[in-house]
This record gives sequence, C-alpha cells and structure tokens, in this order.
Amino acid sequence: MNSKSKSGPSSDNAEKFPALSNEKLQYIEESGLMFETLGMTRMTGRVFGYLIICDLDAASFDQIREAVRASKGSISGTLKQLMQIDFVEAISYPGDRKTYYRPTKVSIGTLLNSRNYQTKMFSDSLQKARSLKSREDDVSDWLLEVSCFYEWIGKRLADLVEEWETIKVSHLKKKQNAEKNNHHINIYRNKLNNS
Amino acid sequence: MNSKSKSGPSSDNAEKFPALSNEKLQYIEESGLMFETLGMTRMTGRVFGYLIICDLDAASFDQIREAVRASKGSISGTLKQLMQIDFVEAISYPGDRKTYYRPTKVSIGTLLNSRNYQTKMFSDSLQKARSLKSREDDVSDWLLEVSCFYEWIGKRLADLVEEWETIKVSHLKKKQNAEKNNHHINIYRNKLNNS
DNA sequence: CATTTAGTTCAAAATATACTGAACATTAAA
DNA sequence: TTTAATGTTCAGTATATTTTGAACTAAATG
Repeated sequence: MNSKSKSGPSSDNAEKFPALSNEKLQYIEESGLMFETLGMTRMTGRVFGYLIICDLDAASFDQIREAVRASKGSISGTLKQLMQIDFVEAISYPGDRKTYYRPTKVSIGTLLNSRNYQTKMFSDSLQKARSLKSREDDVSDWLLEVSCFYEWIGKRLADLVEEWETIKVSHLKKKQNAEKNNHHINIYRNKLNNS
Repeated sequence: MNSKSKSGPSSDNAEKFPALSNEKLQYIEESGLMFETLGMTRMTGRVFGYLIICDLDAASFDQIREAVRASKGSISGTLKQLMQIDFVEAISYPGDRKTYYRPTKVSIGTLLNSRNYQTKMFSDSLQKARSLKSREDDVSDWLLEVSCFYEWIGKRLADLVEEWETIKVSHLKKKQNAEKNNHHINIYRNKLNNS
C-alpha cells in the first residue's frame, strides 16, 4: 500500500479516473450492443466506445477497466482483438511503464476495404454456387448478375475513395458551418427542456 | 402408411429427393459457415445454399430438411428468418398442399441497401459519439470525417446502382463470352486430374 | 532480493444461441 | 368423422461464446 491510497480512496482517484456522465456511460453500453449486431463482442464495443468519447489523448488499461467495469482478463483480450483489427492502437511514454490505448484514426479507404471483405466472400460463394449448378435457370442468371455487380462495384468504390479525398476539405467545411448554425437551436432546445 | 412406402423406401424416394453430389453437400456446409461469419446462423446458410444449387424451381419443406439433415423445427424457424430478410420466398401450386421455397432474386439495389443498414448504424453511432465529447481533438475530427464520408457515399452508391442497370446487359455478355472460352480450359483440367 | 506494477493466460462459470423432438394446430382427403 | 399430410410452437438440451478470477510472467523499483 502506498501513502496515497491511505489518504482516501477518492482523493486523487478522481484525477486518474474522471467520472463519466450518465450520457457517456449510456453511450458505452449502446456501442457495446451495436458492435454485437455487427458480429463482434459487446466488450469490444464498450471499450472502443469509451476510447472515442473519453476525451483523453490515450487511456490506460485501468482507466478502461474502470470505465467499462470488466475483469482484467476481459480487457486484455478485448484490447488485443481491437488492435488486431486495427481499431485501436497502443502508445507508450518514456519513463512510464503503462501502455496507453487510443482509437486508430483509420483512413476511409481502409474502413471501406474491411467492409468489402465480407462482400467479396459472399460474392465468391455465389459464383461457386453457379459453377456447381447442373442446369442454367433464373437462379444461375441471378447468381451471375450479383457476382458481376460486386466485382464491378469493388472497382468503382476505389474511385469514390479517391474522389472523396479531393472533395472532403470543402465538404467538411460546409458541414461544420451547418453545425455552428444549429448550435443556437440546440441552446434554445435546452432552455425549453429545462423549463 | 400408404402403399407407396411399403413398396420400398428408395423406390421413388430417389425422384423426390435426388441425391446431392459430394461437392454440393460440401457447398451447403461452406455456405453455412460463411453465413455464420456474416452474423447469421449456420442453418440459414445451409438452407439458402441448398436452395441456390438444388436445380429445382422450388424445393419443398421435406426436400430441404432431407438435404440439410435438420429437424422440422429448425427448418421451420430458419425458413421464416430467410423469408423475413427476403432471401427466400414461398410459392404454392393449385391442388398441392405443400409450400415450396426458392431464393428471392432480389434486385441489386435492395441487396446494397441491406448492406448499408449496418454502415448507417455505425456511422450514426460515431456522430453521436462526437456530440458527446467535451473537447475537440483529433478523434472528433476523425469522427466527423468518417460519418460525413458514409453519408456522402450512401448517395453515391444509389447513383452507381442506376449506372449498373444501364450497363449490365453489355457487361454480362462479356462475362459469359469469357466463360465459354474458359470452358475448354476446364475440360482440359479435368482430364489432367483424372489421369 | 523482495515487492510492486502491469498486464497475460487459461480453466471454469455464466450467458447466449441454436437445435431437437414431441405435442399441437390446421387443412384436406378417405 | 377418422386419418393423413404439412407444417408450427416451444420447453428442454446441446453447443458455442464471453467473462471472470486466480495464478502466473516479466520488468522495474526500493
């Protein structure tokens, strides 16, 4: 035991583990459920959700653990999964034994590619199905069309990513301006809600 | 018991339940595993896989059951799921009490839309995360960019589907010609394999 | 070298999901 | 009205997945 912990559990704990608002805690759970419907685990969603809203440059193992209230083993495995799929990256600081974790700011192209992996698998399977058929019929026509479409659109998506890179700056400016204008509305809404 | 079943179990059973080649049986299992990685059940993949390769206009409940070797309850539930997500449709014939099932030849647009559902969910979640942050940083910039990109590309994909509709006929012709040329190669390959 | 920190590993428990099989519903035919 | 055909439903079981928690490693600190 060190002298700090004797001086009271919440004295400087609050600095290392800043309390999360109910909204944020709720978001973490929602993120968990969403990741579940995407075929990942609830815990990966919780951890990723925490990392993107925690307002820290990077969070420590125990900060994550505290925020999502899970066991060390669970956090350890979950972080590995998230790093494996490149959703999270680890960083470290000199003179600090801890590892810190933060969301990877994956490029749009990478995001789209991982999405396309499943599509490719599906499309390949349909093509194989067609090759196994012993007659040509409506189904084999459909199988051909669908797998051709996916092949075609795979190429087209790559073009779109390039196009996005060229237009994104102006596009994002528009969006941010729209947001500023909405800000007044939000303040007005809050006043209404609090009345 | 009717007279038919007394005359021997495999007499005309073979007509109603034509034996599937090993390749097809294997495909059914592969399809099951693939659907599993897509977040659906193995059984939905088996049943859908069977329906697209069975070379029947439509398969009866018991033909499906026989092909995938599952219980009636399982087939019943699985077919409902597949119909729910519009992968399979039921048809019936006058004077026949059975229901027959066949793969829905869903339009390309519909296929893409259902794929986009998950993306939308993910994108909305990122936007919400950004609104919960109490500071602007690299992460909030990234959150904005990603959710904007998905919004933008959603619109662009709709254009691509339209484009596909206009070019698909000529595109498919090309593909089919390429296939015919490959056919000679496949025959040659088979000879090599059988030697 | 003993202790603390920071995490990893893995067997077992908890939980979630899918599947079976038997009882049931419904319609048609005998 | 009885029997048969065609499924459906659902409780229980089987299976798979996630999470815990305790024992462990490895490195730094006193």
